[in-house]
Amino acid sequence: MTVSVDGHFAPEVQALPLEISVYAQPENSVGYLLRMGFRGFSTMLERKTSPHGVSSGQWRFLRQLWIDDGPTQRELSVRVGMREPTTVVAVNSLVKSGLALREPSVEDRRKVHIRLTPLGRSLQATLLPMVADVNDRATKGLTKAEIATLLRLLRHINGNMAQELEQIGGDTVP
Amino acid sequence: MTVSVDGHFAPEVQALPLEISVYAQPENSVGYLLRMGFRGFSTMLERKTSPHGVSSGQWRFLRQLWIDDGPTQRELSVRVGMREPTTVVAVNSLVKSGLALREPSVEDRRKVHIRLTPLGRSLQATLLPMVADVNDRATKGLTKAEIATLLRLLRHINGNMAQELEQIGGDTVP
DNA sequence: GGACTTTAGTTAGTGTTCTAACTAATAATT
DNA sequence: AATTATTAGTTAGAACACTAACTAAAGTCC
Repeated sequence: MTVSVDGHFAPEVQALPLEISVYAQPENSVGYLLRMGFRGFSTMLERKTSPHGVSSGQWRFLRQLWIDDGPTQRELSVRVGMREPTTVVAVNSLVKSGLALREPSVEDRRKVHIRLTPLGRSLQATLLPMVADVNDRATKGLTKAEIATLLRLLRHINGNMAQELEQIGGDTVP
Repeated sequence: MTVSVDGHFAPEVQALPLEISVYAQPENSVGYLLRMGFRGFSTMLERKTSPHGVSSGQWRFLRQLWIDDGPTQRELSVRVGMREPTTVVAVNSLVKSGLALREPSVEDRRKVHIRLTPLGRSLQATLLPMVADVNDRATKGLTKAEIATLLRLLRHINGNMAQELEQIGGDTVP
C-alpha cells in the first residue's frame, strides 16, 4: 500500500493509520480521479468544438442558453454554476464571437439579459452530438446499468459536497 | 426531457434524436458531473489546507513527493499528470514556500532533482488526514461497496479517455 | 568529429476560474 | 423623504493549467 510506482518505499506513510495512508496514493482518492476525468473530458470535447470556434469555457454557457435563452447574467451564473466575474468574462467572449448579445432590461436598469444570436442557437445542432460522442467514448465498455450507477453516485457526492460547502462557508457550488 | 428548470420549452432540442438530446441537460452528462465534483472537492480541500500555507495546486505535487522524494522535474510532471510548464510554476511556488528544493543533477547537467525540505515532509502528517476527511464527507451516505464501485467506474472512464487522447492527438493526460 | 536529433527545462502568452473590492440602481426602513 | 441595505454587474488581481516556441545539454550517425 505504501509502495510507490517504481518500487521505492515511502516510510513516513507507515506511521499513519491505514484509513488515512490509503490516500497517500492518488489513485485511491475520489478527488484525484474526478480531476483526471474532468480534464480528459474537457480536452476531448474541446478538440471537437474548437474547429467551430467554441472553447470549453464558452461551451458550458452556450448549453445553458440553449436550454433557456434570455436569462439575466446573474441567473445564468447560478444555472451554469459559476461565479459572476467568470460569467462576465464568458459572456464577453460569447459576444465577441458573435454567439450572444447583451440586452439591457427595460424594467430594471441594473439587469442585463443574455440572448443567443441565430449563429449561437444554430450551433446546438452541430455541438450537442459532439458531447454525446464524447460521453459514449468515455463510457465505452460499461453497461447501461453501470453508467446509470455512475451518474447516480456522482450526483450523490456532488449533493454531499454542495451541502457541506453551503454549511461552512458562504455559498459556493450550487 | 427538453423542459428547462423554470418550465420553458427548448423547442430546438426536440429536432434532435433522443440519444443526443439527453445531453442538452447538463445533469445527464458525465463531464458536467465530473467538473462539479472536482470543483467541490478542490474547494473543500483547499479550505482545510490553506491555513497551513498549502494551496490545491501545491498539494498535488506535495503528495507525489511524499510518495517518492527526489525525482527529476520531468518525472514529477509525468507522475502528477501535469505538463511541464505547470510543474515549473508549481515547483517555484513550493521552493518559495520553503517546502522543496531544486537540486541540480551531477551526472546530467540538464536535469534537476526536486527534494522535500524537512518542513515539506513534515506536512504529510498534518495534511493527509485532511484528504481522508474530505473523501469521507464527499462519500457520506454511500456504502463501502458503492464507493469501491465509484472508484472502479472512474478509473475505467479515465482509462478510456487516456487511450482516446493518446490515439488521436499527441500525448496528453497520462 | 561535425551535423542532426532528442531530452530537460524554461519563458511567453492565453484561457478559465476564483476572491475581494468597487459602481450603480433598486428596495426597505425609519 | 433621506438614509441604509440589498442586488446586479463590473474591475482588479491572483492561481492554475495549457500550447508554442525557445535555450542548453546529451546522444546519434554518417
